[in-house]
Amino acid sequence: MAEETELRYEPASIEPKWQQRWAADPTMYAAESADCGKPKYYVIEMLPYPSGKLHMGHVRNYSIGDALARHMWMKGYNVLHPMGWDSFGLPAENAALKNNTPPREWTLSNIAAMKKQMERLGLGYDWEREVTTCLPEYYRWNQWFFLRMYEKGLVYRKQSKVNWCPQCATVLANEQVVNDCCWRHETTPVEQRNLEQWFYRITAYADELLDGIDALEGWPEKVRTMQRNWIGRSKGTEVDFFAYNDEAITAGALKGNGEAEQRGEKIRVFTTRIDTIFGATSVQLAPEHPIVARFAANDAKLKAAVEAMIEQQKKAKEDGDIGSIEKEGIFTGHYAINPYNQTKVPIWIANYILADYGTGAIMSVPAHDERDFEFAKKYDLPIVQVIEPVQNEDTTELPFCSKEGKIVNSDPLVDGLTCLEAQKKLQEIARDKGFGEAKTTFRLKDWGVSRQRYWGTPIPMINCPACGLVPVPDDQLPVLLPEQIAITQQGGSPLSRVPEFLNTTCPKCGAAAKRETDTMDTFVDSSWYFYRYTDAKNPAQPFDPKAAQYWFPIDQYIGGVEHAILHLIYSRFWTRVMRDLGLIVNDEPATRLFTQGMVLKDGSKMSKSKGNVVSPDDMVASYGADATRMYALFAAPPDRDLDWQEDGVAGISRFLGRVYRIALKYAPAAVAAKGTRLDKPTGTALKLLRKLHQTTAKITLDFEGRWHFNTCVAAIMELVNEIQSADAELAKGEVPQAAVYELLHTLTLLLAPFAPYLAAELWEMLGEKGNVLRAPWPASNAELAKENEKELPVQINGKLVSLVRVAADADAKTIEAAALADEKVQSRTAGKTVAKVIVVPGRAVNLVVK
RNA sequence: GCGAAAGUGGCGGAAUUGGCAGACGCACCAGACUUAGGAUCUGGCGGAGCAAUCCAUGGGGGUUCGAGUCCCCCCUUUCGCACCA
Repeated sequence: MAEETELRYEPASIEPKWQQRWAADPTMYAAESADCGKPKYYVIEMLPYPSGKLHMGHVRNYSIGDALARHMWMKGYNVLHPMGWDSFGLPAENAALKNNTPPREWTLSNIAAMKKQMERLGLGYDWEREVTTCLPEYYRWNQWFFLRMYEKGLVYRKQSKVNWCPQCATVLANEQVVNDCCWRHETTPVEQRNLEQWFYRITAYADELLDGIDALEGWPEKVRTMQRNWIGRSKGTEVDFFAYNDEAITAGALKGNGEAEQRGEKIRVFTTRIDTIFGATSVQLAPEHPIVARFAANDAKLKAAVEAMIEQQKKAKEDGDIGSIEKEGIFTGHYAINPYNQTKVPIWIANYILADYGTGAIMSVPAHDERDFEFAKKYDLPIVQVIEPVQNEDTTELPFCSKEGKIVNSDPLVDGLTCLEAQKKLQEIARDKGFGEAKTTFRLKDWGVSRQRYWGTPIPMINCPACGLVPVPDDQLPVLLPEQIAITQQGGSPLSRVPEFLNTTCPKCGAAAKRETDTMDTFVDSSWYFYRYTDAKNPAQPFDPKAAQYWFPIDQYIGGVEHAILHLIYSRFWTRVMRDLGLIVNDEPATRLFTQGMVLKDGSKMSKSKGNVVSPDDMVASYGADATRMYALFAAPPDRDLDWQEDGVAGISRFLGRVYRIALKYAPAAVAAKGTRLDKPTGTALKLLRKLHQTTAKITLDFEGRWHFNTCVAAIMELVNEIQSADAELAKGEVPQAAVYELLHTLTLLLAPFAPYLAAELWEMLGEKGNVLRAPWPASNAELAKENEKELPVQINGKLVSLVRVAADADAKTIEAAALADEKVQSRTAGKTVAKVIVVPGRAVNLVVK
């Protein structure tokens, strides 16, 4: 009885003991200096928002990163593995409203709580480099970057329509609008408002951000595709049509190109298929196109129809089914002149034309565009074919949208040319005559960063009645966020209601002036935090360029795929800005990116409303941190979704208990054999050591690329099962102690990345004083790992019939002979002809029998 | 609609190059030790059949000596994009 109690694996006593010892050693997970002589390895997990509690997604994310970091430490790398807090943002203000707690206090106490959870989980972070984005030591550099970008023309201000979430009472970036609803309030439609906003000119880097994706070979293809789509580069041409009303044309007012320019009202269209312009049979305008309002000014009927269409578009956007609504159009009664041939075409307003893409106007070529074709059919507009498909084209039916063809029926200048040749030619003409130009359009918009919120980085600008907008001088940074302010639900920027903050003097002329009261989007904070880790306490610069140059790029970045566009595009943008400021030399922030799958419960995302949230604290309390972490790695490959099953965690806990008891039983005697070597193991010792070296090889290989930690854990279980099944021999002392020692020693090392607490405990049992993290990762002896005999499957006509035991390196002849000699094979082939024998040495034998 | 990933026992998953389908774990069943068991140990565990055997990786075809794996068609699920001119 007493003995049994003693043998019980109790993480609740083992783990806190080690946690305390580790806390006493701040160098435990500290990165070393650049001249330490080791190769560097920079691995981070995406920093969390300090909501107050870790969720299982965090646990999974950090278990993956921590296992990798630990493995790299053991491999002898100088590892940088830091953690921080993305700690500005709306929830702090909401909490302030709800509980009357100041945002700063609420945030900092959440951070303290979550840090405790991380420490309890045994995650190995270099806390000396902790970055907390809501502290002035950090956000002053957001302001500093803002000013540098302002100087370079990468920050500008414009009156613009912005996405407004009535729930958040603030502006959202395009990236924060999901299905035309707020990304935090998925059922709240986003409204449009006109406000003066600050923008980062990310489009200045649009080409580079897009082209750079090709080089990101260590990033998931999925993320690369999403970024390509998001940037959405489209190369085409803009040309001006000229609007007339019908009377002007019939009255002969139109005499030629020159006159058209004088008289017409310009309608600029964007097209990727300027080669089809002679097939344009109408011009289509978005209902919100500015010229539409002028057409409708004296036409009440048109005005009503347009307003209805705008309403319809808006609703479709909100419902997320813009893209599938029935095409509808309104004829304006006006006509436009094709600038190339002076052809008169009707101007329509159409519900499938978007005001905020391109110029909000298109030329409609029904013969060569699906949508235009559909529209023309419905409204009986002419369809003029101007491209003749090449011979081998599969379908020649209209609409013919491929570029594989020759221009016909157009103009002597382009007839007979290929589409691409014609495009080039027509662009030249437009440029020479001044009615158009080649143009590249992006879906990516400039990054609106103004937020009418309190808990964010104050924008370092001052509005002086005399001097206008004046940047805050560097020596007045940081512009501190006032701490004691009343958070209310009134609209507008909370800072505008804080006179001490609002009122200041102009840095230029000294007159009374007012501060900018908007704060920055929190995505600013996370765009460069990982650079700060390299020199987290620098009071004079965002970071020392030398430190960043040593550590960057990040070798492995790990996080959720939900950040594939927002955070990861902004980070790539910011990296380029910093490069152009001369702070860093890398173009991209991270060489490799890994996106882990979600943690589910009963097949669906954990959420309070579903009541299926599993708390990491409960798991750790019941089964320990090691079991919780190891289960997170064991239950599924890291890139796939994982369904959390508590019974599974219990299983891991039982497994760890088995390991613990084996060590308790056999370590004391084995320690005596420490340092001795077993030269030629035989029997059970050979069998166990062979399995040990196979396991080592498998796990080492997986860390190098595949990352199937679920099978790594399974392999360790197989090894332990094999040790367990040799229990009788071990108990009788039939296995040499040197072999037992090697088994336990290496097993401990293999466990170290996955179960750090138990590994530390076993390490101590084995008489080791130092930290297991500093012990070298075990090498697999290939000679020992190799099987000398193998059981090969014998098939007859592809069906498994028997197994034959042969030497592992047996040649084809030997294997064939063994297979033919096999009893089962003989009885199956009796009286039949063996037509063919296929031998794959080391793999299989197949007899073709007739 | 377009694109990507996935579909394997009761469940999570394994099979890295075309070569023993179901490793490992959970659940379940039986046994041992027990006053007791949410402890531990031993054994069993895809389906059908007493058995020899047969059937089985979403469905249907194909390539191959041999297919979960390669090719074609279809179905389902998840994700991304979606009138972007």
